[in-house]
Order: sequence, then structure tokens, then C-alpha cells
Amino acid sequence: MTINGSAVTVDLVLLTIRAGALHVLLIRRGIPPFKGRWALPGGFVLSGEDLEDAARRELREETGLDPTAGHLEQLGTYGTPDRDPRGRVFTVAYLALLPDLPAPVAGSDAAGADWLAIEGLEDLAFDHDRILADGVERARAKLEYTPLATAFCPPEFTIAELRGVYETVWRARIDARNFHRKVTGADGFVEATGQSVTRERGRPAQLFRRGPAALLHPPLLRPGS
Amino acid sequence: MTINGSAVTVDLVLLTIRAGALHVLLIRRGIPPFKGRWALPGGFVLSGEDLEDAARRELREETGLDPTAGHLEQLGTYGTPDRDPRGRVFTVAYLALLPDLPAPVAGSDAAGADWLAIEGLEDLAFDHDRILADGVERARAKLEYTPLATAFCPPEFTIAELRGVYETVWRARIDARNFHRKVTGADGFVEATGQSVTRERGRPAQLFRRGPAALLHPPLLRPGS
DNA sequence: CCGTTAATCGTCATGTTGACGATAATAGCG
DNA sequence: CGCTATTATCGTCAACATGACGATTAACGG
Repeated sequence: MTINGSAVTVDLVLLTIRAGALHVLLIRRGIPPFKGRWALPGGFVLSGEDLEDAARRELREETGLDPTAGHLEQLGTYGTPDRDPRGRVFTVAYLALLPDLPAPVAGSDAAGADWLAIEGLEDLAFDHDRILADGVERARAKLEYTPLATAFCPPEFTIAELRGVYETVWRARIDARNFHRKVTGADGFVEATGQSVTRERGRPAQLFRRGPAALLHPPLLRPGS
Repeated sequence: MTINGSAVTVDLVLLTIRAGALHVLLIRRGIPPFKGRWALPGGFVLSGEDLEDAARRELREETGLDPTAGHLEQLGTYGTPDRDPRGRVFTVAYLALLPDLPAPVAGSDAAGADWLAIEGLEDLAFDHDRILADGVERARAKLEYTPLATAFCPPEFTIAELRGVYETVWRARIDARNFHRKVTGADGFVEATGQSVTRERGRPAQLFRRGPAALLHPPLLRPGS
């Protein structure tokens, strides 16, 4: 029943926050086309394999990370006829938001895999510039009305760390006091572990974990818009 | 470079509002598999054809409508291995929001194409139940923070008609006075044609057309949530 | 003990929301 | 033509949310 016999791949936009900047995991291509250029990690969907399973498998292969941490969602499908010079290849892009991995990128099957700062990135292989841009925009938008910012954090985090996520992803300064009020006030966004405090330089902060809410009410709106 | 030689199709979730209820365009399958069952319109992506072009082409073929009216966006891709008994078929679903077509469904290449009320629909072919549900949920969500409700309306419409869209899609009653205030107050949502009024039974209403905004600020939040 | 730093609580003017009263402008009808 | 039903549109008000920013608290490094 194959009519056009196309290839279907899965590509991953893996985002994390390192050193106060949004980073994406890229792989330097060792073979043509686009040899030597950075590309999103990805690969072919295996026969009999579900799309999301393929994404999860790639995630594990590229990061060595168990995909239970963080967040994974389908971003969109890209199928412009000439996007791959080798032939017709459709790619289903997935977006993952991950906490800064203490474990290095190990076990990645591609040569040079590395986290690169988003800022100013360009000239990726294929149409990965656009896929990346779409992923970043999706992440920015979703922080507004979902509790997904917690996906960038370790299981337990402080309000200030969560605020740092918003400030980094949105490239905006946020008033610490109002942010604290909104986040602790939003229904089910975070819940205090109560038990603990932590410190770094100033007054110790309470630790929180993500709450049960799937949607934020009310949403946190981006400043500029 | 074809590794797994899969088939890629485009399926359409065409939504419109008729008689105060949300309707979807379905086609009764004339051949197996799922012969006699309702299915979303769709078809194979042609070689050399862009995904969105394929969606637009199907839209035109199924509805005879020029896809400039209304709204079309990618909904998601479905590729569970056994979703099509004939083999591995990935389908890229598109969601379209259309005004109630005065023109009947003409020129559709499938036998029985018809608009069916969403309410209580089930047992569609393939995984179209889920695709439809995802499309409806997407439409519901997008009415909150985009001006897409206007895609269900003719080029010029009254605030009451727009309110009817929200009430139908959200299955909720909305206070006419507050709705009027919010919609006319939201930046770029609608703009008065000024020139005209229309009537049906009560006081004549002003006519509006959709404004330039792509996002609603502030959003219109669903009541229940 | 003191300054520095960061967390957290408060206050206040302003803006938004939901509930609902009041008016305005038509059509239909006797 | 006045009356009534119907719908559009404007207003009012209390509850709540928001942004700006002051004040207090609890650590740290000297």
C-alpha cells in the first residue's frame, strides 16, 4: 500500500537552561549533506515503532537521559519537498524541555554532540533553523499558560530558580516579589515541600515541587505583549 | 534514501458552525477498510507537494471552497503502527475553521460527504475519533487567546454572532454585555465597519470585520476553568 | 557586629472581571 | 399609532488581579 514511499524521521528540539541562557542540543554532522554543520538530533522511525516512542528513544540515545524527567511533546511536521537533498523526507519534530543535566551528553551516537546557546545560532542543517525557532517560540508561549517552566528545573526548586527560567526563556526581567505572589497564588502550579530550605548567598528559600495543575489560572503573561 | 518506505497522508478536520452546533465534514467510506464508516477527508501527499499545499488541495477538493476564507493550521501527526490495517501510514492532520458555507459540499471526490454535528459522534474510521477530539480541543483552546473565532464568521459579522461562536464552541452561556465590552476593548480583535447596521429581530447591530491582531490581549478565558 | 544579598510579606493605585441594571432602537401587532 | 417583545449597547459596582515598590527577614563574609 505504499504509494509514495517516503521516509519519515523524528527530530528533537532539546532545550535546557545552562548558565542563565537557553541552550539546545545539536550534533555536528559527520557526513553529507550538510557535513560539518550543526543539526538537531534525530533519526528514522523504526518500522512498528510509535512516533512518540521514536522520539523518546532518540532522546535516550542522545542524552542518556531517562525521558521521565522533563517534558516531551510533538512540535510539528515538516515536509517541504526539497528540505532534504537526498529525497522526500518528512520529519516529525518533538520538543523537549529538560533540566540542566548533571550527566554529560554521554552515549550519544553522533560524533560531536553539544549544548549550544540559542542566541545567534544560525546555519543549521536542513530546515532546522526554522524547526528550532518554532520550538523556542512554542516554549515561550507555553510558559504563559502552563506550568511547564518546572520542566527546566530539578524535581525540587526555589521560586527564584523558577523565576530564572522565565527570565531566561522570555529574555525579560521579572519583579521577584510579584512573581513570588503569582506563582504561589496560582492554583496547583507549585507546592511547598515545606520541610526544607536551601541557600546560596542570601536568605534561605523554601523548596517547591511542581503541582498537579496542567494549565495555569490565571496565566502569567509575558511583559512585552 | 528511502529507509522505511512509509506512506504519508493529510487528513482534514474541517469545523464549522451550523444551526448553533459545531459540525465536522466527514466522508462515508465506500471501500474497506472501515467500509461504510465515517472518516475525515484526506488523501496522500503528492510527490513534490508541500504538506500545507496538500491540505489546501484536499480542502478545495472536498468543499469546493477557496481556502483563503477561514483558517487552516497543522494539528499534529499520527503514526501509531497499526492505525491503518493496510500498512504503515503516517497522517498529518490539519485543522480548518470555516464559516458556514452557503455553497453545498460540491465537487467532493468521495461518495457521501456531509457535515455532521460533533456532539455524540463516535466510531469513526481509523484513529479519526482521536484526531477529531484533538482538533476540537485545539479550537476550544485557541478561541481563548487568538481572534480565530472570526474564522467561523462571514467577512462581516455582528458581536452577537461572534458571541454565538464562542457559546457554541465552548458550550457555555456568555453574558452579552461583558462580551461586548471585552471584544470591542481587546486590541485589534475586531474593527467596526462603521458604515452599516443590520437587523433580525431587535435593535440593529453594528457590523464588524476581523482586526489585525494575531493574539488576544487580554485573552478571553473559558468560564469553567 | 555590620554590610550585603536574597527571600518573602505588605501596600497602593490602577486595570479587569463578572453580575446585573438601564437605555436605545427596531419589528410586529392590535 | 401606541404597546410589547427582542436584541444591542452603555453604565455601575464590588471583587479580584496587576505592576511598582517599600519593608522586613535570614542567611553570609568579613
